[in-house]
Amino acid sequence: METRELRYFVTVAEELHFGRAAQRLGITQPPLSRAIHQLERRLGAALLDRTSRTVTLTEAGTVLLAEGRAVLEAVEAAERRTRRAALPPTGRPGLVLVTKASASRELLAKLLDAYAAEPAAVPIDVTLCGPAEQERLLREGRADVALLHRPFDSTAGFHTEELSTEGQVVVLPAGHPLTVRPHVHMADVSGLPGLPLPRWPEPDGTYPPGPGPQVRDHAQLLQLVALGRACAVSPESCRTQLPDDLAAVPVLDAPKVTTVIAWPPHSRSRAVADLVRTATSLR
Amino acid sequence: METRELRYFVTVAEELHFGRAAQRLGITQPPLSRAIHQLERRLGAALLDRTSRTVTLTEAGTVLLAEGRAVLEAVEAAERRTRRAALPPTGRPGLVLVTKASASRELLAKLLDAYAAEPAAVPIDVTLCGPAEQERLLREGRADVALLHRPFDSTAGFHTEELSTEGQVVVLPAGHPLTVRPHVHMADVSGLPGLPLPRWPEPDGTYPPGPGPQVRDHAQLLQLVALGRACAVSPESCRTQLPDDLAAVPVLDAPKVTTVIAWPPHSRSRAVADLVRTATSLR
DNA sequence: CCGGATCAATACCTGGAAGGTATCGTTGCC
DNA sequence: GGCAACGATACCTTCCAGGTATTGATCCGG
Repeated sequence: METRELRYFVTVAEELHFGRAAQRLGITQPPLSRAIHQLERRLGAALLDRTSRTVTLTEAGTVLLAEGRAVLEAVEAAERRTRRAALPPTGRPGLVLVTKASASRELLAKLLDAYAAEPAAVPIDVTLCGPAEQERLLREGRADVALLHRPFDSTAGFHTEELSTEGQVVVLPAGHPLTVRPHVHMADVSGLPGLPLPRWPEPDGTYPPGPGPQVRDHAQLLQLVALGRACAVSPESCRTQLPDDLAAVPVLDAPKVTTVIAWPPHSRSRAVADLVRTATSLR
Repeated sequence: METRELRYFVTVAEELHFGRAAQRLGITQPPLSRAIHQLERRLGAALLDRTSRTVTLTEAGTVLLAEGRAVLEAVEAAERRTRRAALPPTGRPGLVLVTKASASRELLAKLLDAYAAEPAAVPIDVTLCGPAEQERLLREGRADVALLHRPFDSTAGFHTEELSTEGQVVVLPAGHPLTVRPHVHMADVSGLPGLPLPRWPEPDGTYPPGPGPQVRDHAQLLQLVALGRACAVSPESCRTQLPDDLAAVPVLDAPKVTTVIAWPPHSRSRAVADLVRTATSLR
């Protein structure tokens, strides 16, 4: 299977219309029909059910659509990573690390310091972004390593090493009645009047329905908490970054949060390997 | 990048010799040279350093070798999964599940029973194989789901859900002095005279150096323990399958073993999704 | 029920690229 | 210094990707 055939098939499968697919691909319809036929013949499998009016995916076509998208993504990532590896060493970031703005600064600082002391250390670019972004950057080959937080972030498809585990706290406006308690439970915070838990975007960018404000990043969230419009359940390491007008109380039965260092499989370069080793030896 | 170009490059990178690579590819050397040049031109990156005597990989070439292999594997898996999805439903296994022969029969039986009760259940083929095999089958698209054991098996690159966690026991010949103890520690069993811990093969099929017999599967291992040539540290669920001539003693400080259900990303079919849901609801 | 519109398939042609053969230029080595 | 090994280059041929024109089937409005 050539990537060209896969691109053709994925496009047709997405459009379910040969004419539009051909237009998107910048070719005409007849060669596209032929290419799909040839692909079906070679696979020995019907991928599309076509009448002269409608096109639908067969079971096999559904499988190939998912697989094909993954392959095409992998090809693009391969190109990008290869190109980046070829840039002249001067000016090229040795490694790109992505993490959330809300991640523990302490852990990150310790990691960067320890790695910088390595004999073969290369410069590290740190990119801060939201959770959905991280995964995408890593998958697309624009970043080399990420610090992710289980169970919130999906680590599917990556190699990971656990770095640390911590409990969670609920972040409240200073002076809130709950802040005098030494600790609380999820039941205490899930239905606070006037202080709903916020909604985070799904991987596809949409928000789940429900009450609670929509937030994109941690700064927005803290702002909302300070304004008394929401409360937040966050890893306890965020306490060191809280302004005076916010308070945090441990939530005993909140799921533990594990910070992991993640990197794409198959691309464990010397630098990534060194960084991962440094990270795990910090533990 | 076309998969043909990737196949060419990966072959040359493996052989580090255009002539041999061309032979392996079933073409002649000149088109191969040209194809690699064209790939380099399009990527804007030198992949190989060639003198008229030697060929070596550049940094970018090393990256593309790793990435390219992954892409080619993904393409092959995509073909296989598509072909399997196209087989006539009769006779085709709905799902192929791989697990180790040593895995808990209880858990597996419960899972299969519970899934069979689902309204949309499809027949399940169970394949038993060694740990290294499992990963390969799943990655190559010959299997749909696997029961893996962390931290022994690598779950990198797969989606997983945790099913159960258990401690480990040391398996000894019946009558061994340690068998009278209610529990032991790793230190007690790591240096038992005449009963070394066995060596398992690495993913590449080689064995790490050291004392202890080489084993490929659990049956071999139990045989060796029964013969008094080794002892084994195994998940405690194996106790239900022990013959009379073997005894097991809990090892308090052995790492906990987590059984996870794993499946390849991007191919979460209806049947796999159902099975995973069934598995997690058993918990 | 008919004619037009829509859309995939087919027929046929052309240019370019993939692959082959022959040869050259460089380099290591006896 | 001459030979052998090996990648690059030159040149040719074949085949296939892609284009244009057309057919054939289906839906729809009148």
